[in-house]
Amino acid sequence: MEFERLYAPSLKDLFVQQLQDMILSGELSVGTKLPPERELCQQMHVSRAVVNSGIAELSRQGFVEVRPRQGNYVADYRRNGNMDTLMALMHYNGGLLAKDEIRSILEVRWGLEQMAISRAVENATDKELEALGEFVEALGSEENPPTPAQAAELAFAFHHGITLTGGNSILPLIYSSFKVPCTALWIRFCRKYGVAALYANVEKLYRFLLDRDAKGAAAWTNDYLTAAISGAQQIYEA
Amino acid sequence: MEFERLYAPSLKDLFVQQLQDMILSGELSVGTKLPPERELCQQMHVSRAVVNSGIAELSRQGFVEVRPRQGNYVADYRRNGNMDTLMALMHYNGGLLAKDEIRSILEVRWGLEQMAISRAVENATDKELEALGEFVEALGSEENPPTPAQAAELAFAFHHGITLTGGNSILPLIYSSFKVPCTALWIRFCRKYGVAALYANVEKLYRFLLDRDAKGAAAWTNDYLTAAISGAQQIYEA
DNA sequence: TCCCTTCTGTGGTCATACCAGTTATGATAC
DNA sequence: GTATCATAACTGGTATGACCACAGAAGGGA
Repeated sequence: MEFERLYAPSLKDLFVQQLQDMILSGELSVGTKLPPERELCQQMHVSRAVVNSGIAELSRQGFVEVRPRQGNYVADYRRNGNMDTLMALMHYNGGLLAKDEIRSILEVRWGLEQMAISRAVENATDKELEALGEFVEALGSEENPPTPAQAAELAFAFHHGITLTGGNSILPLIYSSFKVPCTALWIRFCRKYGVAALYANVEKLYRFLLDRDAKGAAAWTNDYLTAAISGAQQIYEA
Repeated sequence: MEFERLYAPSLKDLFVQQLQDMILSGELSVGTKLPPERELCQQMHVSRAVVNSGIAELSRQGFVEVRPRQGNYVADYRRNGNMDTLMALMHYNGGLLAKDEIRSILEVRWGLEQMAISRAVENATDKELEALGEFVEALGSEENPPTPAQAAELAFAFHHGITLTGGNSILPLIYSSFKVPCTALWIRFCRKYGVAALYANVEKLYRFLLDRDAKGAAAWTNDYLTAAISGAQQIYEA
């Protein structure tokens, strides 16, 4: 038996979600002026602090443009969005993503991963590789076989660890931003093909790293993610 | 005469900045437990809402780990940081970045740019390319020659526009996140080599796009960013 | 010695009140 | 009749204090 952690959504969360729904569903179109905060308070029966901080969050996520002392407007999140927008799109629909977005994420991962691995092969110390090995080991453990959620965490820790070893200080920060969508995909993958399949993939990549085989690692990552991109639909529909 | 826009920092901003300073300078080391919020209020003579929302922001930026009902701890932002951390690091020291970080950013841009251009060459419609051309034109305008700041904006709009045409919905979101550091670098570039140099670079890339020359564009981007990476130190010290 | 209850401290949240800048209005001078 | 300027209303920004729920420590009973 496995129970999911419960989150009690706050009024602010509910407010944000409601406006996200209305914007993403098209009920509020880009450029529309929202009612004054005080009016929203009355209609929704909450305090202005809730509305104000909620609007601030929507602004961070690129859904709303705040013009102080003039009003709040629905923004073009496709054009002016940022990583936070992506996170919000993720959580919308309960963590599911459209096929198109899965493909997009995998493509970006493809680019980042190629860079991370080539740098890691060059720069990683033996000690760092050893530390990465522990994640691989835990992932393949037969004594304490990880659940899909744990396996996804470990796989992410492994890949994230690779970015940490390359000597590029920005790469891990970007990769971290992808944690939610990546683990969500890996969990789906494990549910369909089993944790062992994920372990096999990770272990293979780890071998290339140990052998300092940049070409092999790049080629394999290329094949793997290319396959994943074309197979994303199946994983998504699983 | 050019005047900078004025920002009146709020108490929350000041609070966040003070803690960032203490963390980034090493005065507060990773793992340290912060005093309770109520205590911070008294010492700093502000309300708890200021402290609480400030801590929330620091938490988003990866500098502080909030454990509800237990306390706030200084987090390992190098390891667990995200894009917001990068933004915060940027603003720290007045928008300057360390040499190492400039190189890191350019490397990542190198990866993203390669992807964006190859996709744009394949998928961009003529109409979209035409819209991109307007940015190039404005950048090279002799009637209204742009200031370095305006030129950087235009260059960013151009590159961002490229990511919008490729059919990958995530790429523009990531690219947007890089707006601040990228424009900062371009401004420095313009101050040193002139706006015309930036225009020449952008115009050349635009030609490759119009010719649908993926290979040429990729090669040129590679050369250009490789040179920029090795030349970053000079730009930085300019 | 162990377990259960109670209390204290913590961050989470909220409603209210005040502040500053923008905009619309209307009076006034010409 | 028109232009100008002072004023008021409206909007988002911010600060304050209070209450809530939960974690963890302290204390009492078996």
